[in-house]
Amino acid sequence: MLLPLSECETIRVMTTETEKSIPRTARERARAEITREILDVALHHLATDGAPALSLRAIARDLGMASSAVYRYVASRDELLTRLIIDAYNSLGEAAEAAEARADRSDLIGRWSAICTAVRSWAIANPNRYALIYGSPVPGYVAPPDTIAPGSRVAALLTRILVDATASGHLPAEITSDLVSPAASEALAPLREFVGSDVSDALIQRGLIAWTGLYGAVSFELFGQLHNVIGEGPGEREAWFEECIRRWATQVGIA
Amino acid sequence: MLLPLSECETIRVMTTETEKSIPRTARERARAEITREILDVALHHLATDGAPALSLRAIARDLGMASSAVYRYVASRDELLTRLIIDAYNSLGEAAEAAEARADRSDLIGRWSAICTAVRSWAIANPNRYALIYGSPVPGYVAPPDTIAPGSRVAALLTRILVDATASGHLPAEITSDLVSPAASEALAPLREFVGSDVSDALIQRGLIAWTGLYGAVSFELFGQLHNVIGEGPGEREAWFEECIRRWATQVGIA
DNA sequence: CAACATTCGAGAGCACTGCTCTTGCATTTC
DNA sequence: GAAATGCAAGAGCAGTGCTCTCGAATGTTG
Repeated sequence: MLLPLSECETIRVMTTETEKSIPRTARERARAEITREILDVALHHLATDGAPALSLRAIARDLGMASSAVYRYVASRDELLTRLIIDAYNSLGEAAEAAEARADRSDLIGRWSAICTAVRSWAIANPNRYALIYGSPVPGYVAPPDTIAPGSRVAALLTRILVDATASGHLPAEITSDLVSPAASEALAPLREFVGSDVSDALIQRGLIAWTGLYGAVSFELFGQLHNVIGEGPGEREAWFEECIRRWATQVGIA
Repeated sequence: MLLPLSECETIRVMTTETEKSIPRTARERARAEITREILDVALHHLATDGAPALSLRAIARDLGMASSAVYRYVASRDELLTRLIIDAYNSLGEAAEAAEARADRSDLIGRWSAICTAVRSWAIANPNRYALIYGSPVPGYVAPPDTIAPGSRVAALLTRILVDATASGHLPAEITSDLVSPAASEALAPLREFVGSDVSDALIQRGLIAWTGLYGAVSFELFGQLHNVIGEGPGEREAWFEECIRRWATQVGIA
C-alpha cells in the first residue's frame, strides 16, 4: 500500500505531467479519444450512481456504441474500476498536495490541517470515489500494483511533516521520551521502510494512529455513522472535524 | 445511529431473549423454519462470497426451491440485507458485551481493552459482515430505523466507561480542565443526548475520537490499507493494535 | 363434512448485467 | 494493390432481481 518516500516525488511529477506521447496515426488518435470518453462517462456514472451500479452496457449506451465494442478499450469491468481507483487516488492526492503547498513550509500545524481538511472536502465532494478507494473492497478484487503509488500520496505528505517536525527539534518531551513496545516497533518495520530512519518509533506510531484516525473520522461521517451523533446543521460537522484535527496534531506534537 | 443510553439495556434483554412466541399452527411452524433456513443460507453465502455476490436465486437453489418462492419469505434483496445487517450488529454487540462483562467492573482500562479487542476479533472473524455494517453503504439503500438500536450497542458500552470514569473521579487534570470550542460543543448535542449530562464535553469529544479511531484502525486493517505499513507476521498486527488501544485509553484518561 | 379463503410452490417471463464469438468493414502496413 | 490488423455490431450464454399466473396444499368457517 506504500511506496518508499524517496520515490514519491517522481510519481508526483509523472502523474501531473500531461499525456506523455501525442498519438501519431488517426487510429491511435481515435483510440485515445474514445478511451478518454469511456473513462469520462464512467466517472460520471460513478459520481451519480456509485460503483456497484456502474455498468459497461450503460456506458456503451450513453456513448451510442454496442456494448461489445467497449471491450476493445477496457478489458473488463474490473479493469475499468482499477482505472477509476487510480484516478481517484491521484485526484485525492493532488487535492491534498495543492492544499498543503499553499501553507507556509515552517507552519507544520497549518500543513497538517490543510491536508486533513482537503481530504475531508474531497471525500464529501466525491463520496462515491472515496468509497471506491477507502470503502469495503469487493471480495474477489485484488488491487494491482499500479494503485499503490497513487495511494501513497497522502501518506507521503503526512510523513514529510513528521520528518520536518523531527528536524525542527521542537517536539515535546513526552514524545521524544516516549517508547513503544519492542513488538510494536517490529510491527512498524514496513512503515519505517517508507518513512526512513529520521523519525522515532514513537512519532511514527502516533502519526499512523492519527492517519487511521483521519480515515476513520472521514469514513464515519461519509458512511452515515455520525447520524444522531454530530449535528448536521451548517458548520457543525466542520467544527467537530476541527477538533479532530487539533487532537491529531497534538498527538504528533505539532500543535 | 444512536439510541438513548437508557433504552439500550431494554434492547439488550429483548434481543438476547429467545423467540418470544412459539408458533402454533403447522403452517406458521413451517414458515418460521423456512425463514430461518433462508437466513442461515444467506449468512453462509455472505460469509463466503460477500454481500455484493449475495443472490436470492443462489439461495433458492441451495434450498432446492424456486427463486420465486423465496419472495414469500423475503420481500426483496434489500430487505434480506437489512436483516443481515441487524443480525451483524447484534452479533458484534453481543461479542463486545460478553468480552466486557468478563472484565472487573472497576478496571476501566480492562473493560475498554476488552471491547476494542472483541470488536477487532469479531471483524477479522466476520470480514464480510463487518464490511456490510461499517463499509461503504450501497448508494440507493437507506438503513431502516430497526438498525439503529442494534447499531448502538458497542457505542453504549464505550459510553458507560466514560460515565464510570467520570464517576470515579480519577480523570487526569488535563481532561477535566480541557475545554472544547463552543461550536464543537454545539455539534456534540446529539451525542450528549445519548450520553447524558454526567460526562464533560471534553471527555465526550475524546471518547468519540477514540471511537472513530477504533473504527478507522479496524477498517484500515480489514480493508487492506495496512499492507506494507504494518507487518503481517504472527502477532505483529496484534502488537500494533495493542498500541492503539493504549493510546485511545490514554486519550480518554483511563490508562 | 363440505365450502370457502388463504397461503404457498413452481414456472414463465421481463429487463437487466458481464462477457465471448463471429462476421463484415475500415484502416494501416507491406 | 494485397495482406494484416483494428474495430464495430449483433447474436448468444449464463446469470441477476422481480412480477405474474396457475394449480395445489392448508387453513377456517358454515
